[in-house]
Amino acid sequence: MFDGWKLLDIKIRRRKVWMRREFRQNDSVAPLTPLQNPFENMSVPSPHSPKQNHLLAALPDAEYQRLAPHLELVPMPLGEALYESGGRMQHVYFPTTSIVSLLYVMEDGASTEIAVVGNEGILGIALFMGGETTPSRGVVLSAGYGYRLKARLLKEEFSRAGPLFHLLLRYTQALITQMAQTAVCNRHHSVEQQLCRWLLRSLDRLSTHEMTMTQELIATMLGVRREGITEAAGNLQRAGLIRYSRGHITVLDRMRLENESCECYAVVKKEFNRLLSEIPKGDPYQSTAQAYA
Amino acid sequence: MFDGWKLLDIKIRRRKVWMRREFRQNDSVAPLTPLQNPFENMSVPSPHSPKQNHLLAALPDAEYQRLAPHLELVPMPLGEALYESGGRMQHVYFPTTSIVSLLYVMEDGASTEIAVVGNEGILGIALFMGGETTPSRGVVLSAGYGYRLKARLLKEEFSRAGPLFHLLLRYTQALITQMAQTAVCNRHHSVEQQLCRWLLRSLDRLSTHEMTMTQELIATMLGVRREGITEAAGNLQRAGLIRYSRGHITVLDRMRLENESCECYAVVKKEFNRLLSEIPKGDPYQSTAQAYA
DNA sequence: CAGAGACTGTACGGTATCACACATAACCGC
DNA sequence: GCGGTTATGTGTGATACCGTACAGTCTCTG
Repeated sequence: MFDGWKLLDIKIRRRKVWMRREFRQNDSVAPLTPLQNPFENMSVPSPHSPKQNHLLAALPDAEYQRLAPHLELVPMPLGEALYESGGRMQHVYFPTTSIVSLLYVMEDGASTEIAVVGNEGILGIALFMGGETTPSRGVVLSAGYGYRLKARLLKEEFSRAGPLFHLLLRYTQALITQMAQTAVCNRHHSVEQQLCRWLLRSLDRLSTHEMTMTQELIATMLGVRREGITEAAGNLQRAGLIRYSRGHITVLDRMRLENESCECYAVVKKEFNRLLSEIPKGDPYQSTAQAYA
Repeated sequence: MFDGWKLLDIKIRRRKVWMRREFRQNDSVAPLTPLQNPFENMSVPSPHSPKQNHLLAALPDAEYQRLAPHLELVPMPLGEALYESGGRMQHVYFPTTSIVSLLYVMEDGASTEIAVVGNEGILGIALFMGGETTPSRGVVLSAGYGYRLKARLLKEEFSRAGPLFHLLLRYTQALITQMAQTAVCNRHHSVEQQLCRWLLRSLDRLSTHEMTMTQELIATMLGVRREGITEAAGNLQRAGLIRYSRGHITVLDRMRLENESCECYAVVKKEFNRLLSEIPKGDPYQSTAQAYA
């Protein structure tokens, strides 16, 4: 009955194994990712900083200093469930190099990703919205790191109605937009268009043109069959937009990918920019001005 | 190009005419709606009260008295757009006897309803979330009344971080759940299941078993073809769950309708109850405890 | 290097929904 | 009652996606 859960769990176990191998590879070969290495890299002296998260980076010094001592760096391995549907959360998470997916899982096991959180956001909205829990599931989609903060401390800071308060509310509104657009996209657009949107959305949160995702994982996220992704990805590869092999996807031509994608990507991006434009350190969406031409 | 908009506008014009006729009918014949008559009825001395809205009713006396003088009763005719995508809002609305639909309209005119607001909620979340506008459109789906409040006054009261503040945040979270479930439902469930869900959701906000909706309107809301609704509604009618004719839909067997519906309805209902249970005056979802058996 | 596991490609029939066209039927205004 | 408008029913072919099955291929493990 709960095939989807089981499927996801299996997939996650698989992927965990796979990632360990990847890790070793990266030790011997020069890393392909030019800007940041999401894995611990001893040759670089502690590349981690809470300011890699755009929300934290946007805080004025006073607030940042107040929170900084309590921010705890945590690795986020692929497939880890940061919270379960209905579960009580102990922390909120500020991803830096990881990507987290908000999943809804149905009774029959079918699942759909309704939003994605990367270094532009925060995980655990329900804590400060007052509901404490949500019926969704937060799963790490791309391994990396993040900072976590005890629920009590976040609520304390939130109730000061200061900069963090306003930032979080605006971020929540941006998240609402993302979810609404997902709903529309699910109704009206083809699998191929959605794949483009999904790739772009992930790309924006990665500061690299490569990612490690199997077609099966993507299919679970989009709520479609794996074969559908195979076909769509095959088309994109034949057209020279992407290259992929066994869990590695490289985006070759981002601009054409944006053209192939449905408008949903641009709409959400625009809204994120509008709502969170006061964030100083690095616009989460930097390289695609032409999408609004 | 903008077929959908045009279509909707046409539909709205049609419906407005239609409603005028309905109005006259109701004057001569005894109204069929047992609990409330959504149209102005002179034989009942002013049946309107802000407390018909559950959010307002849930406010402690002090807050309610502070807001009450500024609440302005407004009629909400079918099809009226309370706000447009990207437009700046001057007021927030607390529906009492009306139902408002949050619509996303795509570039090509295709549209989808992402959430519904009735007497349990508020329209204009973006105002207190800090974004001021949203890319969605708020359209009156079922004529009736509501109270509106100047944007400035709402923000003032919100910034007091009192009961209204907490109520609004929780309501927002409930709305998020509704939207997320819509996204999932769009992906995984049949038109017939979604029609059931949609009918139930509307029913909960109407305090009657009758509503006035054409199949074409429903189709626009669900983002499917009108013929799809015709077929699904035909099935439900043959099975004896509903009866409909030319814009009138009567639910005959609510329990079976809930059985035919997908789980999405129950999930959202449960979450609304959980998040807004402190609301005293009448649970918006009262008659369906068996859904959780 | 053999085997197993993991990932991807392909194919085929089934089904739901779409797009379009048009017929029927209820209702209203006159 | 008549004619136009509005709402609904039906039919036909196209298409996208699903469900299932299975083959191929890459990669790690032993």
